[in-house]
Amino acid sequence: MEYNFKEIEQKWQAYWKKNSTYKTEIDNSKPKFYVLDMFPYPSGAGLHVGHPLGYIASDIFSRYKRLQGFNVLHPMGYDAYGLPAEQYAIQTGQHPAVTTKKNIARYREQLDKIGFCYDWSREIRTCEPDYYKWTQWAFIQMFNHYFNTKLQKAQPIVSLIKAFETSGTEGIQASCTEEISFTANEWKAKTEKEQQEILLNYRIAYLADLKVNWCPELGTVLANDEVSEGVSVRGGHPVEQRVMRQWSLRVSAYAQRLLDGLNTVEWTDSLTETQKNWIGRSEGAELRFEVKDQDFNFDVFTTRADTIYGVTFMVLAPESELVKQLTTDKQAPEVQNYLDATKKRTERERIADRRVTGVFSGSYAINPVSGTEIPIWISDYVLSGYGTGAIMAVPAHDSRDYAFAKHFNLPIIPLIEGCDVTEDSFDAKEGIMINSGFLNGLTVKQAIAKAKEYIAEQKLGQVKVNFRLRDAIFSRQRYWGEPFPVYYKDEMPYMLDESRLPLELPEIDKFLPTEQGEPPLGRAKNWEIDGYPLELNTMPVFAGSSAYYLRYMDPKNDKALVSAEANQYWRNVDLYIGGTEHATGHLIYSRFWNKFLFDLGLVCEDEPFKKLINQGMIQGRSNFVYRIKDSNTFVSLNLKKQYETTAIHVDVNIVSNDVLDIEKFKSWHPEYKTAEFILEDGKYVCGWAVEKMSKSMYNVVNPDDIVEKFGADTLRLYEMFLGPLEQSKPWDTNGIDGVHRFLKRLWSLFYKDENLLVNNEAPTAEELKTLHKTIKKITFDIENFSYNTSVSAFMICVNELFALKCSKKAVLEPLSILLAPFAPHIAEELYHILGNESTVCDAVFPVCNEEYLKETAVKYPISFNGKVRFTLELPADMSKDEVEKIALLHEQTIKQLHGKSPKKVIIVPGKIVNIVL
RNA sequence: GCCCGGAUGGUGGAAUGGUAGACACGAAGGACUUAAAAUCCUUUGGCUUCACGGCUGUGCGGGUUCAAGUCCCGCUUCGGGUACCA
Repeated sequence: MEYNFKEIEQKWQAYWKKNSTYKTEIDNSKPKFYVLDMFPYPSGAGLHVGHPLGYIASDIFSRYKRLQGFNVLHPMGYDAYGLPAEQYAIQTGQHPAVTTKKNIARYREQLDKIGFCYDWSREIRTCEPDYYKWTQWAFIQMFNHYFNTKLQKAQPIVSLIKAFETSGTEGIQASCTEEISFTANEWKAKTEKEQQEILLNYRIAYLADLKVNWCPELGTVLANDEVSEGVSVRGGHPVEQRVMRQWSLRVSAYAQRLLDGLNTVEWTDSLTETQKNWIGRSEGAELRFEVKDQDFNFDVFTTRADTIYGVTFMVLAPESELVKQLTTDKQAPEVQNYLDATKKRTERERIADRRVTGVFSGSYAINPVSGTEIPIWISDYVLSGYGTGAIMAVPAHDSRDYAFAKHFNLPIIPLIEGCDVTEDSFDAKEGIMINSGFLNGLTVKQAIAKAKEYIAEQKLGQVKVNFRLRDAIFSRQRYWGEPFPVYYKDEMPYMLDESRLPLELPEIDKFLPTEQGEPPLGRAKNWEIDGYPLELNTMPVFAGSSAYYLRYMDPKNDKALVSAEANQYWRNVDLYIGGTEHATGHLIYSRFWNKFLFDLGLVCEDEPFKKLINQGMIQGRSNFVYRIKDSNTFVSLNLKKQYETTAIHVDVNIVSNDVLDIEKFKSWHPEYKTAEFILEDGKYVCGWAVEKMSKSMYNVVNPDDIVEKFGADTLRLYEMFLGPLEQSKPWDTNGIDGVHRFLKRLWSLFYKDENLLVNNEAPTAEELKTLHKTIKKITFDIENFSYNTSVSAFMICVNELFALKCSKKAVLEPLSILLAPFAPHIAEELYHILGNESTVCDAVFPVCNEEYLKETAVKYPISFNGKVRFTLELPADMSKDEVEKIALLHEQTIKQLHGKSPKKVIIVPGKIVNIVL
C-alpha cells in the first residue's frame, strides 16, 4: 500500500468533524491551556503560504498540550470589519457584508484543508451583531467610568459626580483631558449640558475636540498607530492634522499599568521594547517660568533639570495656547505669518523637510534658578501634544536646541567639563557639571537628582512623569464598522440603554459621505432613537479585536461578554502567536481594554496574553527570465552576460528548481506564445531573488496547490522545516520534496507493497535509543518553539529506523503519537493501523526514559592546541587520569608531540581531550 | 539619528564555550527499469595530495580562553521598528 495522503487526509478530516474531536468544554478535572492565533482579516486575495505559518505553530503546540493532558482552548474567527471591504464596496457597489462573507468562506475552505484543531463551534466574526453587541457594551462601560489616578483604577462616573456635588474638584484624582477646577456650588449651578460637557473631560470613553490625523483620501481620521511617516499604514495616503470633535479612549490613563504589566508577561524582548518606547515614560520635572513684565507664568517639562543654568531660550509649539499670551504687539505680524506658514505644512512635509524655522515672540522669561532673562521663541520643532507644549532650550546639551540656536545665533553655554560644543551638542548624560551654580562638581546623574530636589524644595515646580502614549481616537467617518451606541440630546452624547443592544448597522444606498460631508451613516434612513439622532461615526477596526479572546471563552453567551465561570476557568491566553505588526496597535489596545474590564471585576486576569510569540514573515522567492532587448527571445541565466537583457518576473508556479517549463511559459501570456529561447544544457535556467510575496511579483504560492500536490501534512512539516519560527525567511517550494520523502519513508516502515510490516517483537537497545532520544529532542523543541529542528529530528529517527529495518509496534506507536502534533493526518492513520480505535489526539505523549540513552563508550576527540587530530573511543565511566594516560600513550599522540612533552592536558569527561604543546 | 534583530557551503538552515556545516534541497556518480517516474546506495565548504593526509574556513579588525560561529571591544553591512517626545 502506498502513502495516499489525499485519501488519508480526507478520511480523518471527516472523522474529526463527525466526532467533534476538537470541541472544547470547561472541564474542571483538567488544567486548561489557551492557545490563540491573531485572527485574520479576510481579504479578497485568500491565504498564501505565508499566512498559515503561525497557525501551524500554534496548532502543534495545542495538540502537544492536549496530548499532555491539558484541556486546550484553540479557537479561530475573523476580524471582519475593515477598510478594504469598504473601499471595494465604494468601487463596485457590492455590500461589504457580501464580500466579507464570501472571503470568510474562502478562508475557511483553505484553513480546513490544512487540518487545524480549531474548535469551530466557537468561531466569532466581529461584524456579527451577536458579537459587536459586546463591543458596544464595553464602550458604554467606558463612558460610564473615569480613571482614578490614586487608585490607578477605573471607577464609576457616578462616584465622581457625587464628589463634585459635595466638594467640587477639590481633592479629585482623575485622569482628564484638561485640568479644570470648580466648587460644589459652581457645579450645582451648571446646566445639564454644561455638566455633561465637564464629565466628558473625565470619562474613559469621551468626546472632545482633538487634533487628529485626518486622511482625506480615506475620508476618515486615523489613530496614531495607523499612521506611519505621515501617511496611512493602509494604502499609504497622506495624513494631515486637523482639530475635530471625536470619540477617544483614555488609554493614556493606563500608561503606567501598561508599562508595569510588561514585566509580568513572557514576550520577546523586541516586542516589550517596542511597547515601552511607544508608551514612552520619562521622569523629569515640571518647572515654572515667570514672564518678564507680565503677571504670568508657564510650565515646561524637562528630563534634564540639571541643565537649568544652560537655558538660553524658550520655545513654544505653534499650536500652544501660550503663543497668544506671549506674543508682543510688535512681533504680532511676524508671529502670525509664521503660524500661517506652519499650519499649511503637513506632518509629512515637516518630516521630509526638516529645516529649522521659528520666530521670536517678543517676550522674555526669567530663569527661576539663575534669574537671567531668556527670550521666548515659537517653533514647530516643539510638539503641542507632549508635555506642556513649551520647552526650556539647552542648546549645549540637546541637538534640536543646538540646531535652533546655531540657526538663530542664540548663545550656547556648555555645562559639562571638557565637552566640545563648537560643532555639535553634547547630549550624553555623563561628565562633571560646570557653569551651574550649586550643581558644579556633581556628575550629571547626581545633578539631575539634586536639581529635582531643589525644584521641589523651592517650590519652583514639581517632579513629574510624562508619557508619550496618546489617547486612542475612536471615531471613524466610515460605514463598515461597529455603530456607536450613542444618541445626541441637546448636542450632548448619551448612551443607549443596554437592553437596546446591539444597535445594528443600518443599510445605506451608497458607501460614501453625504453631500453635506457627513459620514456614510448620514445616509441611513431613520437613524435615530426615540426622536434623537444617533451617532454617525463608526468604531475603528481595533475595536472588534480588543476583547475577542474573552469572547471565545463563552461565544454564545447573550447575557454577558463572558460568564464569570468561563472566565475563571480559561482566565487568559497562555500562548498567543501572531505578527509583530500589531506591537503598537492591537497589543496595546487589547491590554488596555482587558485592564479596564479587570478594574470592573469582569475578568480575573490583569494581562490578557501571558506568552507571545511573533512568527517571522514568509518572503517570496521570485523567478526571472531574461529577454534580449527588442526581441521575443529569452536567454538562460548563465548565458545572459553575452546579451543586453531585461529581467522579467515569471510565475514561480511554472518554474521548478529554477528551470522554466517552456510550454507553460508560452501559454502563460499571449505575448510569449511565439517566444524563442537560448538554452544551456537543454534547459532554461531562471534567475531568482527574495522579495515580498505579492501578486505583482508573480511569486505567490497558494497553500491549496501544495496540499493538492503533497498533502497537508507535508505542507505543515515543510512550513516548520523552513527555519526558525520567529525569523523571516523566503518560501521556496523546491525543498518540499525532502519532507514529503520523509513521510513516504515513514510509511515504508509500516508497509511494503501490500504487506503490513508491523510486528510485536521487542525492540533492541539501539532502537530504543533512537526512539527515546527523539522523544527527548521533540519535547525540548516543542517547548522552545524550535520546530525546524524537530522536523530534522524526526527525519533522523526515521532514517535510523529505516537502516535498522525496524517495524516494531513498540517503537512505531510512540513515534506516531510524537508526530501527531506536526502531521496529524498520517499520525492518525498510523495510530489506527497499529490497532488503536480512538483518536490519536487523545493519546498520551511519550516520555523519555534516560536509561535508554546511557552511553557505555565515548568517542573522545583528541585535539592539540584546540585542533582535533583523531578520535579515541573510551569507556564512558573512565576516570580523568586514565583518559589522560591512554590519550598520551596513543601512537598518534606521540607522532603529534614530536618528542616534546605536553605543557598541559585538558580533559572534559565525556566531551573532549585537549593537549597543549 | 535612536532601539531591536541578523550575517555560517550553490540554497534553506544545525551547533548548553568543546570534532563547524546536523537535517534537507540542489548537483554529480551508481543500482533497479526496455524506458521514465518512484525508490535505494555513494560523494558533495574551499584549496591541495595518486593516496594517507595537510592547509584553510562561520561579514571585517582586535581581545579573553587550553579551546570562540558562540563571550568582550571596535567596525562593515542587511533587515525590522521608531522618529523632532525635551
